[in-house]
Formats: sequence, structure tokens, C-alpha cells
Amino acid sequence: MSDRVTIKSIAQDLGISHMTVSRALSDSAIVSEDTRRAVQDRAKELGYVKNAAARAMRGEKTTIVGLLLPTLVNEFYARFANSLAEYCEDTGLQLIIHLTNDDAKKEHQSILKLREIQARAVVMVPAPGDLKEEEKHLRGLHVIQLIRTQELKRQYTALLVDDAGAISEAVRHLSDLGHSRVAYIGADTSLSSGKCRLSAFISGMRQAGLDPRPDEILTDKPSFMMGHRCATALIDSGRTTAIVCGGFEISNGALHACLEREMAIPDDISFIGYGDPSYYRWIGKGISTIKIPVDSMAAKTAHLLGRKCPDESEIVSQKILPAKLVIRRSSGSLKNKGGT
Amino acid sequence: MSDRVTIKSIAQDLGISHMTVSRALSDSAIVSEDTRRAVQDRAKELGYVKNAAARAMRGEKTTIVGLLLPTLVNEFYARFANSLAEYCEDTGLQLIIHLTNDDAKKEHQSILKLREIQARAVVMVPAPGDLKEEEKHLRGLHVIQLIRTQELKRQYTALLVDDAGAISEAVRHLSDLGHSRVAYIGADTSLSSGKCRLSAFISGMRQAGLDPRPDEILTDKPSFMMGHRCATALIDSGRTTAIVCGGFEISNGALHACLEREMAIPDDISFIGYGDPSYYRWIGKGISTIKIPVDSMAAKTAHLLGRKCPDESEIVSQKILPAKLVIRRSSGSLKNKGGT
DNA sequence: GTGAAAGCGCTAACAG
DNA sequence: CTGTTAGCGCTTTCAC
Repeated sequence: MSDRVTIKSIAQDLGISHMTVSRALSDSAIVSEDTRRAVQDRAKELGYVKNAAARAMRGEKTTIVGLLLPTLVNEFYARFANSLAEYCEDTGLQLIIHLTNDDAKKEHQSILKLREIQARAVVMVPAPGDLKEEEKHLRGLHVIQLIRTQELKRQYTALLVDDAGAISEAVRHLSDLGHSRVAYIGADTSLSSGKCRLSAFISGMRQAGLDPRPDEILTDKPSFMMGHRCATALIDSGRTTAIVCGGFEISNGALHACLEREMAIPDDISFIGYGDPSYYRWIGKGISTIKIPVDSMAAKTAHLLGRKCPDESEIVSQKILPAKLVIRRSSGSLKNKGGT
Repeated sequence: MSDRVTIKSIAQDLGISHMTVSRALSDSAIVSEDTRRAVQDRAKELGYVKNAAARAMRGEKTTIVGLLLPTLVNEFYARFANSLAEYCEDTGLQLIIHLTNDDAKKEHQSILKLREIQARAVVMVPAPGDLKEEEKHLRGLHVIQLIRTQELKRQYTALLVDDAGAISEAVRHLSDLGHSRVAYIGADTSLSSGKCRLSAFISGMRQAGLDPRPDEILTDKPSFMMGHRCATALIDSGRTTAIVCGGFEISNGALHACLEREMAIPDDISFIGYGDPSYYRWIGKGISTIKIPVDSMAAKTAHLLGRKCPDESEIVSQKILPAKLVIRRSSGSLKNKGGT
């Protein structure tokens, strides 16, 4: 009975041609005032909604934007997704979220799915590990990369973060407080972001006149577990007096390890996290951190989405936003407990 | 040049009919081994992806599931969205997130958008305030309500939380610790959830032999700001010795107010939050809370999505999952500071 | 085994 | 001002 309400069913119902209905509903066209109202009223009564598939088939752009994220259980990504979703609400777009778990395979699957439904744009945090097959599908999509970029994706717009300054500064700050055994836990160097952060840490150490020790530079595929594992190892070594994190989930994992091991922060160990979730202010006396400008990233992304042009070349921009070191109480001066 | 690759363009390219291509790609059909491979190879080379719009138009179900949430900046919702998104990844579905900000108008807009693209199901946290127009659009959609339910949406499947037990228990627990001035901050009663929680609080007070005081029962449209405002007022009154929260965002807002006012928890004030974000363990000596079983809710939702049947009536289920009181150190015994 | 035709809902381009 | 036709990409149905 309640078959789908279409332009034709309304036409039949009203005894007119479906074209007249179409025109009346798209308003702008030239239809008599009477018919227009009659049609619009009936359409509303019947609960008519236009069929997006039909319009897509005719070549109109869809309302769909894809967002590829490693996870949503991370305040940075959640905030970003939230901002972007708000933008989409305001502009009539619909945001599809795909979780990649930082897995290139899954990323590829998601891209395919999004192509199937002709997503009008894709915002992605690229996963480590390029797949060459993927490239061909990205072509022809409006792609915006976030945070990281990859060899094979260089040609697409990217919104990067310059955290090198903040990371070096963090190291110098710790050095000023008397720390010399400063450890780093970060992403491996298969990603642009991992590479930058690591070299920023090392150059920070050098600037501070410290010697970066290989056993206190821990990199791997970034994750909560990885951060947790590395921090635990550092704590157990008993030598490290300060930890600098180079990744959102790493930071949470490492922090969790410290609290779990009941390390007093900063008395037992100084800690500088990455990202700035709301609760970092509330843990202990506040967690110092490298703050990534999530709101302006979302705003810039929205702006890039707003533009029409996925048209070829030209618009390959590489916006770079600066991170900021936020000092709270978790980075404290060294109580001499170092080498004993 | 790189026009869209379609079944027809491949057919032309190969000099065969588009029907043969279609069959070869859907595999199952009866096509000669040779043609099949030829077609599949060429399709892969060309980067063919099937057109979801075309299939939708023929009446096939889409891969799209909608999720309507007040916000993503809230660990409970983020976790739920994350679990559901993971389920979608695993089953080839695509999850569209719409933010309603608990606004019935926005909710309605989102529902319309989802109907336009023929979403195969919608999971929603209903916003306060029923719109009768909405009902007609829900009809014919596979709807799953979360946490709350509404007058006009009674007929749809709902996944509710029974938190009444945990809330009463929280009050008795506080009473046992010597508190008598226990305040409640929660959602207004326009939603089923608000109603239940409030009455659970009141009955908990009665059971504990305490008198619920109107000026210590604060309800309104739930939000972070609301929680913050109410908690601040309670703190400033100087009489309340314990706060029980009845809402995710309220809880965070109220907690923020306490920390901002530098109240020692539980020495200055005892606190029982709502929801159980990861960091509640890390704040102070741990925040006691009413824990909502987010993982099993997501699992149940996934299960409900898995079923075929949005077919009429029958499957109107009202699953109810129990919340649990988690005691940490934020609910402590009363140091006599009460009335002075 | 393969092909041709029809139609899903919609609008651009022509008639009337 | 209103109606007819055609076609977007795909699969179902019916020929060959």
C-alpha cells in the first residue's frame, strides 16, 4: 500500500504529468501558482522526499562526504569529527565515517565504498603503508589529507601540523628543568608525521646539549597499546626521568601506563603528552602537552570542502598549522634520582 | 577522458554487450570462463566500481546506516559510534553520523536527509520534543532508538538503559557515608530517561530516609553548560555535600565546575558521575559513577541491524540493559561540615 | 552462452 | 504554462 511516494505517483494522484510535479517541487520553474501550491501541499501530505539515487544517476553531486579516521575513541579525532559533522549539518552534507584502524587495506576498502556511492569528497588521515591500487581510485575524488601525508598521495591537498617546533621546545623545557634522560615514544617513520616528530625530538635533544640514546627512542606503529607498552618498559628500566609523546593514542597509552604503575607525575617522572584532550587539565595537577589546533584544522577542512573545485591539479595546497607546547604541572624539575 | 567507468564503457571497450559484462562481474551468472576473466581483468585495470545509485534505483537496499547523536564530544557517544562504525566496517555498511545537538528540528532534518538516500536503517538518540511531522518519515524506516524513547516513537524498537537501580543505590551509598544533603542534577522530564532517573533519585532518597529538597533537585535541558551551571550553584550554596548526576554531559559539566572551583573531592564534596569515560579513573583518586554498558548496547544494536526485518509491527522490542554503580574514591564519607 | 528491451526516479531539452 | 521523450547505470526477463 504505502509504496514509495514518487514524482509520478503524485502526478497520477493529481491527474497531471510528472514533469509538472517536478517543476512545481523544484520551485524555480515556471508553473502556475495554483498547480505549484496544489503539488507542494499534496507532496507534503504524502511525505514525499526526493530520491537522491535518481539525482545522482543524472550526474548531480551527492551530499556525501567521507571521513577516514583511525578511531573515534580519541578526543582529538572525536572533536575533529564533531566539528566536521557540524559543518555538514549546516551545509546539508552528510558525513560518513569510516574507521581504518590505521590499516591500509581497510583504508582502501573504505575508499572503494565511498566511490560506489559517489562521495563528493573524502577527508582522510592516511594509514601507514601505501597501496598503489588505491591511487587510481583517489584520482577523480576530492581528497583532503589530514595530519599526515604519503608518498603516493603527495598530489592531493593536505592539512598538516607543524609540531616540530613544539616538540623541540618540549625537550628544551625538560632539559632546563634538569632532565637529561628524556625518552621519546612516537610513530615509526613510515609516515611523514612520524618522521618529522622524531627528527624534531632529536634536534631538540641536540640543541639542549643532550645525547639522544637509542634505547630511549621508541618508535613503532602508533597505538594505545604501543604507548602503554613502551612507557611501561621505560618505567621499568628505572632510568628515564621524562617522557615525550609523539602521537595521540600513544600519549594516552603512555599516560595510562604511568598511572597504572602509580608513578607520581612529575615527582617520579615528567610527562609531556600529545594532543590536548579536555581531561588532561584534570589529571594530577595537569598534564603538559603538545596541543594540536583541532578547531582550526576542522575550520580549514570545512573551507576546503566548501570550494567547488576538485578540478584537476592547481589546488594542491599544503596548509600547515602550528602545534603549541602547553606547560602544566606534569613536567616538573628533576628531583635527583637519576643515576644514583 | 577519464569519464566514469561503467558496465557499458567496459562492454564497448571489449566489443561485447553490457549484459555480458554485468553477468561476468556479478560472477554467479552463467558466462564462459574466458569472458568472465577478460571482463574482470579489464574492470580492475580500469578501476571500475559499481554504481550504488543505479542499484538503489532498482530497489536494492543501500549500504547506508544513519546514526543520530547529540554530539560526538562525549566519550559515551564516541565509544558507541566507534563500536557501531566497526560493526559497519565488518559488514560492508557505511555509517552516516548526524549531530542533533538534542534539537528536534535538526533531528527531523537529518531523518529527511537519510530518507533521501534511502538509508537502510537509522539508530537514534531521540531529541527532546516530539515533532508529529517526523513520525510519517520514520514510518518505513528501520528505526532503533537508543537510551531514550518518546511518546510518538513508542512503536519503534528501543534499546534502553535501566539506571534506576544504580541511581537509587548511589543515593543509599551516599547516605550510608553520612550524607544527607544529596543533590541531583539531571535532564528534565520531557524524555523517558529524564523521568526515570529523577524518580529513581527521589525513591532512593526516600529509601534512605532522606527528604529530597526541591532546591537540590536541578533539572533542565541536559548539556555540559547546564551541568556546570547547576553544580556551580550548588557549590556556592555551600550546603550540598554530595552531587549525583543524571546525564553524560551534565556529569562532565558538573565535574568541571567542581574542579574549577577547586573543590576537593570527596573532602569538600562527594561526586557521583554518569557514564564512565576512561579518564574518570584518573581524576583525583577516581570518580565514582553510574556506568552505562556502552559495549553491550553497541553489540545489541549491531545485532538488531543485522536482522532483515524492518517489516511492519511484530519486532517492536524494548531491550533494557542495566547500568551499574561503580564506586571509586570520589564518593567519600562526610567530614562534618554540613550545616555548621 | 549471449544479447535486446524495459524500467527504477528524476530532469534537460524539446514540443505543444 | 504543460506534456513527451530520452537517458543516467544497472539487473530482470525474455529472446536467440
